[in-house]
Amino acid sequence: MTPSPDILFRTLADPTRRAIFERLCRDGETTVGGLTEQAGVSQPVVSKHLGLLKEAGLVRGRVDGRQTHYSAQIGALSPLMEWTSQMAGFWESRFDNLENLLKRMDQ
Amino acid sequence: MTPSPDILFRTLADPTRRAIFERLCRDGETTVGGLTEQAGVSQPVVSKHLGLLKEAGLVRGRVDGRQTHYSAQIGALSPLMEWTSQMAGFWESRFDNLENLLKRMDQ
DNA sequence: TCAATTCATAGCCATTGAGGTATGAATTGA
DNA sequence: TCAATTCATACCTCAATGGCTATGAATTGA
Repeated sequence: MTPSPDILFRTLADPTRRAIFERLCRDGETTVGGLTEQAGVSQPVVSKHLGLLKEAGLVRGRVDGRQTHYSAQIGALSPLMEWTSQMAGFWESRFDNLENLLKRMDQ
Repeated sequence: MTPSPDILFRTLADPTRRAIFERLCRDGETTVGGLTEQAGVSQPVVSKHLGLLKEAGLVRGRVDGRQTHYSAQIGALSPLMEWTSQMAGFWESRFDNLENLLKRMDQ
C-alpha cells in the first residue's frame, strides 16, 4: 500500500525526523547507533522517529544480530511528487480555462 | 525569498490547512467566507490558516473592500520538488556508486 | 556463564498548535 | 448616519507530540 500524502507531510514535517531520513538517503544503510551519533538527540528518540518513518513507509529496518540497519525507501516519496504535480496541474488547467475564456471573449 | 522545505512541510502537514490550499489551487481566487463554507471549521480558524499559508508564501491575499481574495502561489512549491528530487538524487548516486563498485569488483 | 552492547519500549513532562468564542476594525448599503 | 457584513486578532483550552530517563530484551564476546 502506497502511503497517503497526509502521512508523508506529517512525518516529514519534523526537522529531526526529516534529517534522519535525509541522512539515510545520502549515506545509505545505517545503524541506530550511527544515526544517533549525529542526530543531536538521544537514542530512544532516534528509535521513535525511525518507528514513525517506518510506519510511513519511508524507511525499512534490517535486523542483524543486536543491531538494526535502516535504509531509505525512496519510492515512498512518489505520492508527494504526485500531489505536487496535481496542484500544479490544477493551477495550470485554470490558467488554460482563463486563456480559453479570453479567446472566446475575443471572438 | 524562496521558502525553505522546512516551512513548507510544516505548513502543509495540517490537513485542514492543506485542504484550503488544495481548494485554492483547484478553484482559484476565493474569499475567506467562501473558503469557510467548505472548510468545516470556524472563520477565525480559516483566517489563521490563511495567515500561516501566507507566511509560507503559498498564498497571497488581495484586499477588495471588506473582503480578502486569496489565491495559491504555485511557485512556492518548487523547494518541495527540489527537495524530493535531491533525495532521489542522493539515492540514485549511491546506486551508481554501488554499480561502479560492483563493476570494479568484477574486474 | 556473565558482562557489555545495541536497540526498543514505557512512562513522564513541557511545549506546540489547532480548535473554539468574543470582539474590534473596516467597509458597504440602506 | 447607522446597521449589517466581512475579516483579522486576542485569548483560552485541550490534545498531540517531541524530548528526556529508566529499563527490559536480545545478542555477542570474553
